[in-house]
Amino acid sequence: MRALDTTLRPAQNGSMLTSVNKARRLTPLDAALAVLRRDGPAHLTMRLIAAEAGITATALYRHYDDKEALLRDVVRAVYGVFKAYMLAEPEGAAPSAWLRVGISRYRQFALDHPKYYELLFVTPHGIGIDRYPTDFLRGKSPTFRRLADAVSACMEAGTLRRGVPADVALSIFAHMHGLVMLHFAGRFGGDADTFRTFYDKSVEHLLTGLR
Amino acid sequence: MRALDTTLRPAQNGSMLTSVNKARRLTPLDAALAVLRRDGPAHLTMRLIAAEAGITATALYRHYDDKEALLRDVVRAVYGVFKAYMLAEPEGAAPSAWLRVGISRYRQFALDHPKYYELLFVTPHGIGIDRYPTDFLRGKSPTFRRLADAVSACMEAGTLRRGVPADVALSIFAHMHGLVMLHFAGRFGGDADTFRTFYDKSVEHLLTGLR
DNA sequence: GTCTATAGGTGGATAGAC
DNA sequence: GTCTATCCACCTATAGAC
Repeated sequence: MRALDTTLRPAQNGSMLTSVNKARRLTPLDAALAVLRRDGPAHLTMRLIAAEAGITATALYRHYDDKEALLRDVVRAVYGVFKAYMLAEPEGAAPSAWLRVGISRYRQFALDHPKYYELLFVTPHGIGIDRYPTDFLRGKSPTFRRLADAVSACMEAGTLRRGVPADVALSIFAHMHGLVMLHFAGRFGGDADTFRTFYDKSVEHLLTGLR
Repeated sequence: MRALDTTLRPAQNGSMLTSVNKARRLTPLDAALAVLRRDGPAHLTMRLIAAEAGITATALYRHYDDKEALLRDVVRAVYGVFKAYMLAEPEGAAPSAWLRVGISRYRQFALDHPKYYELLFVTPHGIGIDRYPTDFLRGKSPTFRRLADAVSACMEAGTLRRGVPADVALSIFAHMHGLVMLHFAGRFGGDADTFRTFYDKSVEHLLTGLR
């Protein structure tokens, strides 16, 4: 089926968003992503998605067996965006610097795509088959592994005290997630700059304790 | 150290649970709390609450103008339980030890009352008038103030580096919250002991960085 | 593939009898 | 205060025409 978010990627097998200005209809997946970005996970209904795609809700069932199938695709696409943030190679940075790159990219993903973040890490979308965020938390996802690898590299380089990389990565993840939740709750007045500053300082405190 | 909700508190203005065995009906508030504990915030519906109270949904409207009014009472009661955890005086501990007491009590509240925690800190119950958790996060609630005071005392005592107490308290709160979310997401296999151990160790790392 | 019509579920709320 | 009956809104999903 259709993988990664079509909005951030070069054209591939007929995505409607990359075609010319003909005001063509969005695919159900692209429509769902648009609804998600605008209204959040709670409003991800067949009716709204269909309206966004310019068709009726029933027509969606020609493309997907049921809502869960569509949601599975949505989660897959959103996770693809998250991966693009977390797995991109840092430009020539030393391995031990990857950790900080990962930490700030995590923050940036939350700022750039708050509703995507909500879907992945807040909303309990009981999608059985999808592996996010469960496997991310269990340390089996490539994104979490990358974070743990960065922690490991820091331990090798001596910039982090030796310990269990996965545990330390989990500690860092909990801290980042908690900070993002605070931001979403409006603690920083919804101001991205204030959040950014506090986030960086707060994480720095944790890293100091891990040194 | 189990503390109070209306089910454990001494009788007050007619709570039904504290009366004798007559199998009397629960008040709407007690019924709502029971539903919340058993089914979680998402299932807090007028119908379910009414059923729990042994009446029909329409009868609830003799007690409350609408659902929001009832929810307001529920949030108030739940916050009361949270306060009982966070504000209880530690038994003769030095002021600088209050911080650790507060930190472990926060963890204990999450473990003892997961659905209450969800209602207070996860669910976006758009209750306009209630002051939780918004004001808690803004540093205007007595519970947050207690945490910030403990941080302040630690700075005085030299066990924490000097800084803005509210900011440091917020940092600690973010970390605690992130860890609780991890636990709720099943990261520790739902095992309370594993969670407790990881929580304490993780917070300790942060505190080390704040020293 | 898309439509209209419709079924069946779950919510929150009101009217009027008792 | 509590009931029955009912309305309205919104949701997922199906049947059958085009």
